[in-house]
Amino acid sequence: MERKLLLLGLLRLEDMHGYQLNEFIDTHLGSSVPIKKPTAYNLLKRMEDDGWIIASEEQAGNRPPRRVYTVTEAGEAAFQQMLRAHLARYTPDAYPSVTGIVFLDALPPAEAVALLRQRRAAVVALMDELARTHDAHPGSLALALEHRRRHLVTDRDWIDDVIAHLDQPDPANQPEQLETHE
Amino acid sequence: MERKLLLLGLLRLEDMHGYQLNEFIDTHLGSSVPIKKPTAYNLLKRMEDDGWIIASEEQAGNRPPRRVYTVTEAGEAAFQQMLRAHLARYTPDAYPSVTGIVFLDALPPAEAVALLRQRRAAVVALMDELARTHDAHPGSLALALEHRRRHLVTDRDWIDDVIAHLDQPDPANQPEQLETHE
DNA sequence: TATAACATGTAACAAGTTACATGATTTC
DNA sequence: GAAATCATGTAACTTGTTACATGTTATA
Repeated sequence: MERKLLLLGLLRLEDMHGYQLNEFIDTHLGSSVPIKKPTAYNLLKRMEDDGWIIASEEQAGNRPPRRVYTVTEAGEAAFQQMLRAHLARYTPDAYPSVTGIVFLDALPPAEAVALLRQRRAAVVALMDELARTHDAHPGSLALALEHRRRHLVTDRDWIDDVIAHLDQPDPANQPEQLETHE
Repeated sequence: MERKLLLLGLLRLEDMHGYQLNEFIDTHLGSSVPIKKPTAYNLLKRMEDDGWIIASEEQAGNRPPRRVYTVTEAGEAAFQQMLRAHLARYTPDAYPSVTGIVFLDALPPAEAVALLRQRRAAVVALMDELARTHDAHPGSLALALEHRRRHLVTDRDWIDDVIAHLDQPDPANQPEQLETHE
């Protein structure tokens, strides 16, 4: 359960309320680790029920009071355990974006190339966004961003290779022959 | 909806029944595009309701009859439309495995390295599995497998870099300084 | 004074998974 | 004769999202 780990870990670094957490994730992690607001609020409530965190309410004016969360000892233990479990195993990382590729040969090459160029633009846009976000980051956050960057590069290069391949008008070149060049 | 696209696309290549489809995906796609059996059966039923595919029942002995599906014209149209939409845009590809990395500095370096080595072994195991699967593939399936292979390589190399970094006993080297070497 | 930002949530829905159910046929 | 494979499904559960609800305070 990555999102619990993330929220717990961030709260461990600094006590925060829900809104603040959402802000932090939006600005520092951007699209890398997506958590929607209601999800975060919901997880916080459930972790509070589990005794992993406790809230202290802070009233500011007449707004809804901020629920500032602090990690408890039980929460710290849970964090340590989840972190280890999470680091050691490798969840195969689903690539939803790859499905369409399987049927690339169902399209005329010219159109396939045009679509892939659109996709490439989207990848590059994400890379740019990442580059812009790349300032000071707490903890090992920069490691995660670098990880993401490398995968974006991998995707971009791969798209380029596929496009290059499709652009060759020689029909003897099956798409299967794309070079592996490790 | 990647799974619908996948099932439709496979049925377009060859009429199949649910069990057969599940087999095919298991053997040819392995862990790359995970669809569980009940999910596949469920999607097939719903696509039948939508008129994208039609089933013809084949009785063999006294077993439950095989429901062999064929793509209809409406299904073909849906496939073409979904394929284009899918190829053109780039879904950010969530990396659940990266969350733990953010808090890598919460662990003693030696333990972090040990855990990362376990993770590395899991990545390499997947690469081996992929290499074994790498025989004849219909359509552009090989492209998808190559895509996956490259991402596994990226992950393996990245883990190696992080390990190398943690192994340096010099405390002046913050994890943030991991080289980008593009 | 209207809009954005602050701050929390609820309720309905969507997508998939796990575990369970059922029974026939083939293989060891 | 036991175990694996064939073949289909249902039901409960988990996880997360979208859309909605509510009201306050700062900013343009």
